[in-house]
Amino acid sequence: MNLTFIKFRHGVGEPKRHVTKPMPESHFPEVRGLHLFSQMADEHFLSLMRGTYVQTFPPQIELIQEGDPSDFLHVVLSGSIELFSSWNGRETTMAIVRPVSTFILAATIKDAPYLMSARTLEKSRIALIPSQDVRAVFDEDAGFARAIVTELAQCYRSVIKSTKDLKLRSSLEQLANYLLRQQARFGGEATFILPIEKRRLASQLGMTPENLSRAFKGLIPYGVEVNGNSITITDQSELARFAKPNVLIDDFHS
Amino acid sequence: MNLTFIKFRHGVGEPKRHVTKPMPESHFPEVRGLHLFSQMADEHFLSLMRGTYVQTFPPQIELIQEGDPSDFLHVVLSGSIELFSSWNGRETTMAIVRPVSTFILAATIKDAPYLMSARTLEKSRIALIPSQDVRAVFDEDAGFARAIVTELAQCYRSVIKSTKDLKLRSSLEQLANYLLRQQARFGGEATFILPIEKRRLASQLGMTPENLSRAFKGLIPYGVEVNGNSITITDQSELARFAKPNVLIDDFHS
DNA sequence: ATTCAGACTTGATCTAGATCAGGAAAATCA
DNA sequence: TGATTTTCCTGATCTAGATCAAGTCTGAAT
Repeated sequence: MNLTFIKFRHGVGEPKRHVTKPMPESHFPEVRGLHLFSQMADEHFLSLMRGTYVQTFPPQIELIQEGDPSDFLHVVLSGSIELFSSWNGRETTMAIVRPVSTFILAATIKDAPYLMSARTLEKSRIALIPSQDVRAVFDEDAGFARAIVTELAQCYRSVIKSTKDLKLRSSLEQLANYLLRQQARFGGEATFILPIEKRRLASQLGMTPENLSRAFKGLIPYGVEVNGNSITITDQSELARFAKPNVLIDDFHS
Repeated sequence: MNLTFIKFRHGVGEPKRHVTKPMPESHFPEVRGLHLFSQMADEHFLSLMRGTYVQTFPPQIELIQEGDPSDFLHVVLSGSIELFSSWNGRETTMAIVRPVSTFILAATIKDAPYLMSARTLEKSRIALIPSQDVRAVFDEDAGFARAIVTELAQCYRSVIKSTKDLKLRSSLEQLANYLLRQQARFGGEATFILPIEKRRLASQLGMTPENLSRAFKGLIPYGVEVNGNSITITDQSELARFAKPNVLIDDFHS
């Protein structure tokens, strides 16, 4: 496993809270459309939104530090967020969160400290819903409760899948499957753009940037062409034959 | 990562279902005492129990195969269960489940296929609650809903912790922390018994049995004595100084 | 444009941990 | 009780991937 030492930290120094603005009604439909909020009663939704704030953050801002109390449920409205963890001077990327979805739901539910830190990767708009409101409405609204539990089960299954990926596959196999997943996500076109920097992808796959670079070269025989952050898969079936994708690991929707 | 090929399989061949017996009322208090069932209305509990079966299984029986539809929520009443996953001829231990707790809750909730297989490690008594009953009662009983979501959040956080363990620590560090956790679990005595076979521990920690053996030797300088499955920690503080245990990884209760 | 910092690559090494090959000890079974 | 199986240990290799040390390239700032 890659035990990279942290060589630099981004956007740190000032843990000063950005001034947040109450959520404007214009954003309501966007949040309401989230699976998590679509099945609840209007009055409960509005009561949740009353306490909710929305803020746009610049890139590389640390929104959450692991160990902090979980005061807010976060919803990514735009941009992208990296969840990461540190121990003993090492750091690893745990996941990348994209719109529109929540993060650190489990900590909110349990009223327990965050297990992961979060930073913006790009300019991102985040809705912050007070955790205690979430817990209160959970007890009142069965539709919301159902949605929460489904979302949480989904999150759980995603982590299990990535653990399987990590423990059962070599880094070359992990990368191959990652590329197939991304390709599917972008409509199955032969060419697509990597949605994150390679060094973060490396951390996510549990390897060093150097080795990711070599892994890309290792996939050339299977029809993978790399040009900066543009990937072309010239021989889908050949790559799939090598990668052996599996619904119980790679299907991130069930 | 350890990509062990499966050399043999236990208790397989016959996927014949063991005949299950309806749950006797004498077991009700035991299940009722579970955090998951303690807060629900009596009538809902009884209605759940009506459809519940209890069965004692011999060791090395495969209860669940990954990919199967999730028909039952399982509760371990006694014994112990190994959750494991396979891909491309490799196998890895994902977790060990001990009484009294549930497993594959997420699959039950989502009505999705199991992501992990399960086998008994020893003679084990299991309660099987029909998944659709669980989902039905969830919608009726707020106390049960609350308990489910808490349990699920707990499971999620446990997997996150073990992922951090896996990605951020060397195998020696993982083993050291594992030993400290076990010691705490058994009341903090200097000497305790490993609750599972070493080869399974190896798989859980993502390494080969050979390397686990060497890892134990590597911990001798930090005051770890091994005698079969009996472990003695002669210098707790020295071991802890090396292991650097962390509440955000090693505290399995929050 | 020029400079500069950070991202990425490439090659040369190093190392943690896997694999292979025995053998000892323990558990299971006849 | 001895025979057989399985776990566990130990040493000798091997290898995937980390680390180290230059590079090049890119994109933003002056």
